[in-house]
Amino acid sequence: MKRDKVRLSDVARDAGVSPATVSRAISQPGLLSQETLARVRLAAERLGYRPDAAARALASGRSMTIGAVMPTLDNTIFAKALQAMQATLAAEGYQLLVASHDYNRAAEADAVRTLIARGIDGLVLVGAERAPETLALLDDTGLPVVLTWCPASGFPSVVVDNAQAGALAARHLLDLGHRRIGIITGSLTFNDRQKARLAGARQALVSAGFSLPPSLLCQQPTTLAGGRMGCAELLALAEPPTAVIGGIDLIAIGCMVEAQARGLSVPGDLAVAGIDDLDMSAHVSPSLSTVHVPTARIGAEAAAKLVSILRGDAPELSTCLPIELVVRRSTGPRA
Amino acid sequence: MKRDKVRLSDVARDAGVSPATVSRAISQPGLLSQETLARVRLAAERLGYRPDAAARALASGRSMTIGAVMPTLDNTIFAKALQAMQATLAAEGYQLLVASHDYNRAAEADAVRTLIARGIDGLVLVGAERAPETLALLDDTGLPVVLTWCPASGFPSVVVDNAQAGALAARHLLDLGHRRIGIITGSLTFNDRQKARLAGARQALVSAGFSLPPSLLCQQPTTLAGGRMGCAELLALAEPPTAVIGGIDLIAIGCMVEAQARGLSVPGDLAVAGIDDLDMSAHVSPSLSTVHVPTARIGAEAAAKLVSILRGDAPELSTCLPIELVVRRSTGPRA
DNA sequence: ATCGTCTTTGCAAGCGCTTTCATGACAAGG
DNA sequence: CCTTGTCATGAAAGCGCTTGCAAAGACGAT
Repeated sequence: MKRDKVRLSDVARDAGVSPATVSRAISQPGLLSQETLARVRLAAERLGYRPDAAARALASGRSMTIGAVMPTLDNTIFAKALQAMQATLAAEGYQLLVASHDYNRAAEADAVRTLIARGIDGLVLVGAERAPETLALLDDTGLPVVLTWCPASGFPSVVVDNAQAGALAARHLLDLGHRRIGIITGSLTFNDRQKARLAGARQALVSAGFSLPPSLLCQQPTTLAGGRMGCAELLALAEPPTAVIGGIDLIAIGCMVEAQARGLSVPGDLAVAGIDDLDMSAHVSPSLSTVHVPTARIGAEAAAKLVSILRGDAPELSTCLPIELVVRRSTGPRA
Repeated sequence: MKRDKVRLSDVARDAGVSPATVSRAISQPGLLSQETLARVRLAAERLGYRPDAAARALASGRSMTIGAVMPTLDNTIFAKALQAMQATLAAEGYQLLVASHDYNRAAEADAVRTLIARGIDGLVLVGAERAPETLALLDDTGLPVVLTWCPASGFPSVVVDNAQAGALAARHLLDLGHRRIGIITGSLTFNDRQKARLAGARQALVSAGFSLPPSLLCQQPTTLAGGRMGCAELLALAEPPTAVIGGIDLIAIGCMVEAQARGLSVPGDLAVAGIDDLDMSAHVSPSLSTVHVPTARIGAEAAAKLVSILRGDAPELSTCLPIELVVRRSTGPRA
């Protein structure tokens, strides 16, 4: 029952106006008289007219499509950010084209190239680290870009202070009297968020007159399993930590699971803190103390900033969203 | 440093050939002589030529873009399926345009409309349930569609037998001697996967000569918190179940968390089984018995099927992927 | 030498829409 | 009554690429 394609000119003929007028009815209805507008709309409706995006893009030079390249979709924080972006963009008539690179610089470069070839009007990227090739490509095309999570000079960005997040978690544990604090960081490969969090936590320890001995730091995949392995590693030490910071909540939760599976009590025998504040973090047992990161808001504001740039406004270059320590039950004073 | 746009004709001039030849060099290199091809490629390379997707789409009638409308991105099973689709499509030169509807029929209809307007060549949808409006639109445009997770007559699909999944979980618990089996299903709203799983589980109980009293069935959000609430509800019964099936793993895990938080042992006091087999399910404590669903494969095969339809092949209409009970530590014999 | 068959390349007509510029109508200002 | 300006609309030139068709060689076979 596939009707023949209805074109702009068909609508024009049916409404008794020129194609130009129909085009205006769609994109700049304000320019037309009420009467004409109504007539055109009626005709379009009746014929079931659906504009051809490719033709519009070609003729206008704008595709009304925004690209987003995330490290992975399989992480609720990026999924949430994406949903928020989507919603914000949709309200402005933009579509979101999503790609992911699985923490691989070259894959990111590839994704960016592909998206650009697809004809996007703007791009959202995560983090500041970038292959030089990607930078060159962006520079070359002059494509509007907004960075998220971590700022980089020269790019508009919507970020949080990841170092501060690490510091908040560390100080919280220090305040509770912990002195041997272990850190399970997510893989640092092409992940400046984890790097910054680690650096912030370490700095907080140093500032307080302590340190982070290499044995108390371990690097694991950013998964629950990673958290368990990291925990096992730390607990196997001659002098295990009394508290652990997970580079992301999922790791922290894995750490709790492992500790509990070994018969330790959390926070009694081991205090555990995370960073991110996933939905599930409030619902694990014990509930996870963590640093809240406004994930969805990052997405929404990044999208908004991009749209505003595309509109020709000059929004402030970098927006830094507030983060906040959320104390729950997984942390307590040193035994 | 934004160079002027390089067009096909610029490359043609530089290489001393006609635009048609350059076009062929890109899309049908086999038609050209080695020598010409090399010359064109060199010129394209030197000038930094990047084809304009909109123009290609307009001229060729194909956008090389596939749409996918998922219930949500914030669920690892859909994220995985999407990643797999992406990978498969990328290998064939297609891009993936993603949208989500948050379990809302109207939002799905909207997403489909938007994607179609954007000019996709094919569409992947989840589940069989659909607003009539969406069906009409698909019929009207004649767009190739592949369904996932649940089949519907008239559409190619890549699915699993969700009823069987529910039945496998139920039979497993029956085999262990459980008789009072509770079910925490995810919301059934616009979610035929959950409906089928529930129906399958119920059917298995009935076939075995038992039943599912209304009090032992509860419906909760498909989150960890939902699992906890459902568990609390079931445990508050005068005669609580000795085993529980979670409609998805996340619910089952939440159920375990709640049971353990109340001092019950799993599986000693309460056996818990899920359906999906998330990565994390093997790593919670105790590890979750569940029904493995090949999520990524669903995505990959759906993409492959769509591509094959677009190529003009006629692949078999419906592919049903095997599922399998995975027995771990969260289930055991009735106390 | 002639003809047919490939292979390789060019010509030119669009694909469906946007947008600049021009036009005509009409109201207000001098 | 003529000028000037404003508003609504139309004419037409593309946007950058693909592709059906045709032409031009190259090469064997006759």
